[in-house]
Amino acid sequence: MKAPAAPHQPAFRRTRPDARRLALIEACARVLARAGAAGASVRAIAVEAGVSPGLVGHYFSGIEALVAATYAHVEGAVAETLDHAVAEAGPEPRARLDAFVTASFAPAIADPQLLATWIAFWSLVAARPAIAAQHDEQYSGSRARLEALLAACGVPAERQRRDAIAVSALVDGLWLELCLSPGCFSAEEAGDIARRFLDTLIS
Amino acid sequence: MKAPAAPHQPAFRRTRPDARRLALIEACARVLARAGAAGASVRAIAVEAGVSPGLVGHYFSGIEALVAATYAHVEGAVAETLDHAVAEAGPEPRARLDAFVTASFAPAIADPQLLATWIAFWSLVAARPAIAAQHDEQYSGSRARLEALLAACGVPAERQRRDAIAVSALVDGLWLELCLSPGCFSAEEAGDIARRFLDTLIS
DNA sequence: ATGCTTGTTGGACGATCGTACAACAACGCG
DNA sequence: CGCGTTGTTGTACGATCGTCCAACAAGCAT
Repeated sequence: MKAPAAPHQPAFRRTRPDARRLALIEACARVLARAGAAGASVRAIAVEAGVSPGLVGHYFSGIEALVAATYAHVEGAVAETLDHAVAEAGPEPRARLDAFVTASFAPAIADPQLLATWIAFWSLVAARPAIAAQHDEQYSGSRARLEALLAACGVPAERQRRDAIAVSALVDGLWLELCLSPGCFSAEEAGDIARRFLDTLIS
Repeated sequence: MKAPAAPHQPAFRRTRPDARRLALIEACARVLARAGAAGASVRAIAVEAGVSPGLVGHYFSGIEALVAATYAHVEGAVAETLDHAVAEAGPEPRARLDAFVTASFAPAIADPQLLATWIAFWSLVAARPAIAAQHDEQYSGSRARLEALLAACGVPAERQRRDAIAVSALVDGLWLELCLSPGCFSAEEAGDIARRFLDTLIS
């Protein structure tokens, strides 16, 4: 008794290359969040994405390139979230700056699972010059946005660079500690600390 | 023709357990500095320490326990270096605080190779509750030292906790970025930023 | 000197890793 | 409808991983 003339359900579907690439990146981010850098293997990511292990090598030269692409994607999503928070804050420059730091500690950003992507990426910076260059590029982009927010608040040009480095470092340090031990201090405290620091820069 | 009665050079030497344990920890730190978290395997560490691979399992329950012990040891050495710098600064409270942040960016501390130990440890925090607890303990110890330095500068008691969190975050953020991309800004700039922040806290 | 304790060795073991590759099939095009 | 392109599969491969353990030997006690 053969199966009736089923419409030959395809064993897999072809996808537009950029969509498949994005699916692999998102699967990588989920695996990193769940299992950490040590658990982010080609096979685990392929299972998460629902594809065969061999497909990873078809889109990325190796697991490191996939991690780098995942970092770039997640960092872009974070930047977009922050930009959105800034835009919602209205036109007042100081309110926009406050919105930036406040959003930096919101649950969606200060997320221990998100930190796993950063750690996996950082672990490659020292050994891979190309990844170090990518980090420099993304860091300078993030700092440039911060400089613009500071400039709008009247920070003189000759201090913008240094103040942006300072704010970035303070926010990143608070963010890191908030991810590593969420019970030590609250997101509200972190926001208060950062906003008070902005007071001293702008005053 | 047998070999002459050589004094039977021992194939290995027994060592006091704590000394051997320390040797393994220091070997782990060197491997982490050279090869990163991904290259810190039991075998690589054993070769670095000049012992057999099996000995690692004899002193540590696993590679994660060795990494945790290595972090504790390196963190202790860093704290000792900073304490030494503070002690050399003399009795003046503000000078001691300045010495603390300045030493935090000295080449021996803001070292990309040192960051590898931190990253390897951080990558375990999310998944291992015991390691998260160790991180909380070492962080609160570091913050307590900072609170004492701030208190000596006249920071009122009700602000000591928050200001210590702030200084710690700023210094850590600068330190992290200094390690990740040493060419972006200098240790002197980082020290200037941190000391200027202290001005606003103490004033 | 002799025996005992135990630090130490070195390899075996199964699991898992990243990568490569030949075969297959889904889909666009003629 | 048939053909060619190529996204996709599944597996094989060698390397390396962490762990385990029986045997060995260094050093201490007697």
